[in-house]
Amino acid sequence: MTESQLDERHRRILTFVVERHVSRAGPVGSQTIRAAYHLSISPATIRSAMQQLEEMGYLDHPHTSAGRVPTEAGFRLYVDELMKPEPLGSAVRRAVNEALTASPPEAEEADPRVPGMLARMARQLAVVAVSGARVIEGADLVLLDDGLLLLAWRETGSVVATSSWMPAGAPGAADVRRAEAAIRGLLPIRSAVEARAHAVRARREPGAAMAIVVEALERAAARLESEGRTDVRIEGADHIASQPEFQSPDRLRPLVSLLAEREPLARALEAGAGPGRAKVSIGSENGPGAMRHCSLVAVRVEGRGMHRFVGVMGPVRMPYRRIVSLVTYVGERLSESE
Amino acid sequence: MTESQLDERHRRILTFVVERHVSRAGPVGSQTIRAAYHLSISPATIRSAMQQLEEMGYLDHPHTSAGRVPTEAGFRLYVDELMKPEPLGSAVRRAVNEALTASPPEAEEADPRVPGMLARMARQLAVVAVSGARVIEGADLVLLDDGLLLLAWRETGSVVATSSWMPAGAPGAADVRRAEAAIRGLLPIRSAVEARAHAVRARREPGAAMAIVVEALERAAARLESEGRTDVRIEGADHIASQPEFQSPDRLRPLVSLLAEREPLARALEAGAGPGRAKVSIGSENGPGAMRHCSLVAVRVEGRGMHRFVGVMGPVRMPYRRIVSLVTYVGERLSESE
DNA sequence: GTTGGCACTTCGAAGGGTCGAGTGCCAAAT
DNA sequence: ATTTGGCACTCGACCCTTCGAAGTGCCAAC
Repeated sequence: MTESQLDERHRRILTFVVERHVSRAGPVGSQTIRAAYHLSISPATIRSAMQQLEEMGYLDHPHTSAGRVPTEAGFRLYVDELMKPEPLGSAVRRAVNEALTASPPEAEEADPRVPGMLARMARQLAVVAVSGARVIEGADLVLLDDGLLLLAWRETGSVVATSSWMPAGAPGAADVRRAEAAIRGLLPIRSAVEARAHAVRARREPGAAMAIVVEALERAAARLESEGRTDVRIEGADHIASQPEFQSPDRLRPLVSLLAEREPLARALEAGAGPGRAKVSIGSENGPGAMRHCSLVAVRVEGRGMHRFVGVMGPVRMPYRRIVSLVTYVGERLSESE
Repeated sequence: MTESQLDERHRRILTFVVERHVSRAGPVGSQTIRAAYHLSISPATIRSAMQQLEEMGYLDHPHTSAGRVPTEAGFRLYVDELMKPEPLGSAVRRAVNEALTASPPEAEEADPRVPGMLARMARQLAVVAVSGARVIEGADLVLLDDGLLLLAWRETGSVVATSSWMPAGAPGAADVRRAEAAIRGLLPIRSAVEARAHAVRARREPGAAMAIVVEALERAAARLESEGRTDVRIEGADHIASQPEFQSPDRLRPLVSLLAEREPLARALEAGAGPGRAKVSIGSENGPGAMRHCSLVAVRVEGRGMHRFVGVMGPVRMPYRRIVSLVTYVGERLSESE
């Protein structure tokens, strides 16, 4: 093949192979494609076109004489250029909106209304995560009525995180007020490193108030730097586990670890999501791990001072058209209902 | 078999079958047992003893002419009466203690130090969860410096939970103080139902303070009744997924859902754990779901006003001796380090 | 109650034959 | 120069058979 540009026939064939492969699983042969064209060209012609698509890296075949299967590059081309966005039916929109009328979540909690609904509508695994913007902009220290000290800090926007502990040596209300003032003097705190630096400096100064400041800064730092803090909810795992590509134990096993640990999935979700239209990450684009055989359709929802992530995970052979529209719509509704 | 009491030979044979089956997976035959006895009795005798154990329900065999396999009842008897506790080596104890020197977790957060260490030591899946005691005993309302209202409440012991929101109509400090006093007047609140009942009554009364009280009670109720709130951490899922009993997709698939959802596992953990020595729940004792083919060795750690749960999950064919000692020890250290 | 002996059962791996789907390629047609 | 029909070929899936290994069940003898 000399010209790298695809002509119309190639595009149509690739589109058909992808969509047929998605809906039926398994390779697609020239006969099947011919039927789709309604007798306009012959199987031999199609075969030669497919050979060219294979040379270009968009198709593959498992062995001589199975049909063709899209490669990751083929899916990528399909997603980027070939597929048309699918208009959502009013029934789907209604179902999404209804699910979102339930009471919204606490700040910094993954939205519990979304994953179940999304998993059901997408017939895929759905995942939702939040992560705060991680700049401390406000802080309050409260002495609770039994001597426990509660630190509440506000991150960008109005995400509130808290930590409480029993301070050594029963400090008085004046100490707490002094400590609070001292902490506020350090704001904003932009990173765990910064918080720890402040803590080291505060440690050198004497007094009950300063002891509180040190403890507060260290707790804030620990929370800021812990990656494992993002709240993640997963639902519909049965959908992905019952896909044909995950029938072999060797494929299914990594999935068990992936979903049990959550962190890798959450990270892929955060990496693969952008604001606005849902973004697609196909197979090995998700990295070398267990997600190599999965695709992710994800969106980031901004608002309330935090990043909220909504995604759908499935096999690489995923109905991207439908899922992209669906996830995009859910993202829109979520940021509107803000 | 007329007498239901097991004689010494039966006990020794059952013990051996269990332990051999655990270490090698797969049925145990009379030849193998004879080797373990060092030629003292003949295979034929062993066979007849095993036939009796089978009649009693402790052994099973997959088909004529495979060896014997313990039934759940067989494992139960082994765990309750046959196995001797395994003394832990000093290396193991040192490893456990070292892992626990890292900084302890926040209140109401599953201990992040434990699951990784336990999974590695047990060579099984490890799970850790917390759940507060769920009686509200104290409450504080704080107006943060940007108008956000923070509700901090204390459950039994000193678990602190918080919720924050932007109150309608910018209430003043006096309103907040009145609301706080009103809420404190209702304490202790023992359930979500109780909180909601208070909210309904408060709604009838006018005033900015009462609006705050209503919102606070409803938020507390929502948190009290949500079962999904328990923090759960799972590690070492690869261990259980690579066990021979989970090689078939039909066995592995339910495991994917179980670990992705977490709730069923958390509930089984809470149900199967007691204080002190680790308790064992074998197979279908865990209920009818996906955990039917798993065993759980779990302990509950009391202290800091919450229940902490530590457990190990594996196939029914699990080295109970070692795992029970290990989990018990981890539980002890965890409650001592309190 | 215990033992040796022996026929029997069952599983699982290995081998081999057939079938269907689909390709690759060539020479002829447009 | 592209398209087409024709045809040999390839590969996996399925089914059947065979064969050996492991281990039992039972009986008669000790």
